Amino acid sequence: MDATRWLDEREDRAWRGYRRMRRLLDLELARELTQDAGLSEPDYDVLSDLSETPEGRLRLSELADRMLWSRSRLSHHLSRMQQRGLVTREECADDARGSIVVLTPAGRQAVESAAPGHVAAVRRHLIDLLTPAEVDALGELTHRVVDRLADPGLRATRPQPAAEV
Amino acid sequence: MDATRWLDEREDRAWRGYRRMRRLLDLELARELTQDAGLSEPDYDVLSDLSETPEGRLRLSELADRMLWSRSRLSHHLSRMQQRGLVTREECADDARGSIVVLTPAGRQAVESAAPGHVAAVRRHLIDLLTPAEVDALGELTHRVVDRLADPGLRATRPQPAAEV
DNA sequence: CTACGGTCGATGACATGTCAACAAACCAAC
DNA sequence: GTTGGTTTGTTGACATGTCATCGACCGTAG
Repeated sequence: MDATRWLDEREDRAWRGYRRMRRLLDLELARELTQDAGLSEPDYDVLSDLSETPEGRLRLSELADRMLWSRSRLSHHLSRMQQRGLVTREECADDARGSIVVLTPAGRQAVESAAPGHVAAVRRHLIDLLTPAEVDALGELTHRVVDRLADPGLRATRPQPAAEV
Repeated sequence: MDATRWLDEREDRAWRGYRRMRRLLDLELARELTQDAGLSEPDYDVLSDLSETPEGRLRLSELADRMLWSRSRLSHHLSRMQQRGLVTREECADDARGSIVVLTPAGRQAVESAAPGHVAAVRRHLIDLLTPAEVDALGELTHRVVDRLADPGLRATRPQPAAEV
């Protein structure tokens, strides 16, 4: 019974624009990051999140949650980064299962020298192309969408197959 | 000389929000697509672009350009989709190097039955959460960014290592 | 204490994406 | 028409991401 509500012209423009921007921005930022700093975007994200903590150390699961990565993916990626000397793993004192990811001096060096260029690229290709009002709107709108997606309770009305108490 | 212009609070909010939305939206859309239609996002994109042409056929390179994929990636992906009977390859009449990607009946069937659910998901998780003004703003802003990135000429002032010519 | 269900992180098998190299075919200049 | 440089699509090697599974460990209920 449901005649699909397709996207009208404006909605379509927004959706296509979003996807295209997503792709192009990614390619360009990754390209510059590799060229200028020898890091991939995932590398940078790991290092960046780590460096935001005072000690440069985070529980693996905590880091995974922040990054919205699976523990498995993070574990694999850390192994590679460990090979390159960017991070180390230490045992967790209060939970013997746990593992703590630690930024090495080389790792900190790597983010710190990559960061200015990366921020500049983000500005050049995105932020500085927007009006202040657009920046605010983008912040507002993305957070609204994120809050919905992050909270399974709010995840809203999708035709349910069946009710369960 | 260049004290890095870090992102201020609002800019940071927008940038983080964007990346978080990007990730969560992707996960959720991919999840629903797989569950409801047995297709990955890349699968859907290929089929969708093909189905937008009258004949459901496109030159491989043309398709790759539209999708912003490398020919290599597309070629690999098509081989897998071909295995599953979603597309076929045909020889190109006017260019013997060329290869034409053709939507099979099963392929068309797959997109057509996946599309309504997918559009609904896009609405539920993004479009319908925005005001009409926000939809317009998003369309406007993304296209501005895309135009810059797509046109190497406009790609603007990055500190050049040296002048040529 | 110990038994049990859950969490943590690592791992291997596999799916997917990237990159460089290649053969074939095109095309423009001679 | 032949040469030389370019474009096209495929391929294999490799990097990365996903998924299921596992052993180790945690916490709690009995």
